[in-house]
Amino acid sequence: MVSIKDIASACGVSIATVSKALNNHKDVSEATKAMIRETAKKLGYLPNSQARALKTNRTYNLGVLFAEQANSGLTHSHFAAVLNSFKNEAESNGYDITFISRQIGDNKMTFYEHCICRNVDGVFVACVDDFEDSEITELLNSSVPTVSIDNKSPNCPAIVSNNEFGMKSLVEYAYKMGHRKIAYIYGDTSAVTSTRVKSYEDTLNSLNINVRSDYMLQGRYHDPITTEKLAAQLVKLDDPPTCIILPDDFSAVGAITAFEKLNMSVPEDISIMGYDGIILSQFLNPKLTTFRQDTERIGKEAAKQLIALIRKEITGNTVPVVIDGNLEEGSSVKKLIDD
Amino acid sequence: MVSIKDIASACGVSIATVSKALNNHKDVSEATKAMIRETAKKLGYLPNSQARALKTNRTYNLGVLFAEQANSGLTHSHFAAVLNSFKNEAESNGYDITFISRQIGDNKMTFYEHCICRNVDGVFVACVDDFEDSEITELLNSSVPTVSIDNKSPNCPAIVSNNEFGMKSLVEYAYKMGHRKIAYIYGDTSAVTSTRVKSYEDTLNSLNINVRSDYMLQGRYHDPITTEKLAAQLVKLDDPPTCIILPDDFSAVGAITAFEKLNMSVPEDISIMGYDGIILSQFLNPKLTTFRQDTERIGKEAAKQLIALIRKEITGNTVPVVIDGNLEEGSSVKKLIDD
DNA sequence: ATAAAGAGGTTAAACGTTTAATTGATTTTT
DNA sequence: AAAAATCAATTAAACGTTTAACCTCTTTAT
Repeated sequence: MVSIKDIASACGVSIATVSKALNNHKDVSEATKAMIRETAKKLGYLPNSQARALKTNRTYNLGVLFAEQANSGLTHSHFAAVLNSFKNEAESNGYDITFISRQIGDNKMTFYEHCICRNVDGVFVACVDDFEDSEITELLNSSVPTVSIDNKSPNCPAIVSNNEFGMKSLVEYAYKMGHRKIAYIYGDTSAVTSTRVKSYEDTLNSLNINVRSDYMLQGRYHDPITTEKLAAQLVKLDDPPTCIILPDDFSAVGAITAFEKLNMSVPEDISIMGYDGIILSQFLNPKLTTFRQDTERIGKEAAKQLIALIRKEITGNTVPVVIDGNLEEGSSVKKLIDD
Repeated sequence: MVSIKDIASACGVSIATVSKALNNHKDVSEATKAMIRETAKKLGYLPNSQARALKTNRTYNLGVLFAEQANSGLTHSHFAAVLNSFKNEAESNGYDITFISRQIGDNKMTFYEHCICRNVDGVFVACVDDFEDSEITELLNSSVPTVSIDNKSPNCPAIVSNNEFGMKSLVEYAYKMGHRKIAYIYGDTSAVTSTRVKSYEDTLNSLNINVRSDYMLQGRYHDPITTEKLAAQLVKLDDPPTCIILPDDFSAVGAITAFEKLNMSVPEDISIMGYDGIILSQFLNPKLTTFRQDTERIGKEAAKQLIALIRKEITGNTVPVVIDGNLEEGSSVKKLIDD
């Protein structure tokens, strides 16, 4: 490969001059700059990002962390959409994206160590099962600039989808449609889940509906199988709910399966609602009523915050950026009253 | 950050010894190795991948190219699944994955230049609109180890989904169900498309059915809107087809929309088939009959081939690795005859 | 006329590694 | 006992950049 050295000898100047010319420093004459740039182009020069990074400690590379058991993060519609938006914003700012794993070559390491090794300028914690995991906290508490979504941690800007509003919207919609027995199968233990659960309870209270513990079941995100079991369990109660809120849209598939097996139809016999607003939700039968998260803005905002943090335009102690979403009305909720 | 130098002084040896010890060379005594490894751990040493790459010309980093107009590659279920599988295989071999863009910092560049700049060990051309694009050919013809899917190029191993078999399976299935008027809305011009078109024609011929040009319309992949128009056009023919093969599953959504607007129902009034076998296809109403591509194997095989190419265990002039798929029977094709 | 400032360079060190060449001590071979 | 081989370490150069410090020559200010 042609290096700065080749340009220097071709032009009869020192390598320092070449470097400065290519980086457009002021202490090189315009004439020299022009000549250097021209021969650089002619020789097909391309800067070596490793060498540059070694000196400058800037890689223009952002780490992305998808840490979930199943190793299938990219196939989750919701996270894929967030990542796609993040990627677009990052790239148009000159940053590349590298996935953070637990290994480089033959060296096994933690996520944090991986970031240090690769010298990423910052990292986007995009999708993790468990924010309490020691490898995740090691990273979040480190000096590596980090943003996460749906989790606030000291010194890390956070992008949070408005889960309080989302759940409120769903519950109120069900109420408006005449439902009073509204159950909720919630997902894995996490900040998101507690926010949604709290909002579910608060909203019910504000509507003067008793919160019933038999209507609240812990399930799992993105897991139709688990959801199927729990949904079946709910409708078999002596006093079953008329509407069930599911952990997410993909899990809703499980609920539908459960009801099919029980010969119940949605929304005639039972109403359901999802969460996320992934593409799939619009094509379920019936079309799923769900709360659509604005993945486009979540990803974009995450990139913006991370880049600002790297540039030290902001500190990590900002208040979380809240991204609203909207209720997507389908036909999976039956109208029980006339107005 | 703690470097090899710090370990050297802590241990009272030269940096060369440290380097050799950590890389497990034979000319360092076991005792010294043990001591060095221990203090390395104690000091929290982490190798600097840039510095190492600068010397060794190995980055353990693979580029991934998603080059499509819409910049939405990650949200295509099919490609997301392939990438996810590629990523898992690559990572378990110690390779990181970085997306190839057209920019690093403020420097704009071509995809090829990006690869050189970043010094990726190889690149996976995962999703491109147009293999004839000059930036793509520049990359494919370069010395950068490259594998692509669904496109054979000299010196690059290729992973190809068995499109011939896939289309044959679909057409023969329709035939078996009694259809004789089988139309095909095919996707953007590409090797994949021509293979499928040829197989469509060959299979019809082998079944003694005339290939009709009015039953063959060029559409676009992953584009329900375009498909919607073309599907409507087909059923309005004087002698309309009874079954339509669509470019892919996602586009099938467009066809369904078109027929709804025309008050036609699938499969009663018109039969349809998709291609890909994405998750969505199973939840369309009715469940879509489609040819499922084995994304898991495609991605994994791509990673294996690329790594083998990098290690020079194979050359780029191998015959394409063909990955079979299977017909996924739904209920979107009406049975026209009794057997 | 002389000092100060500025313009346009060069030199050399540094970033953190790897590795070829070398050295000195110990062991083996003959 | 000398020569050869082996072992375990060191020295120094190199990878391709950036950048602080320095130098020389003009230009400007006094």
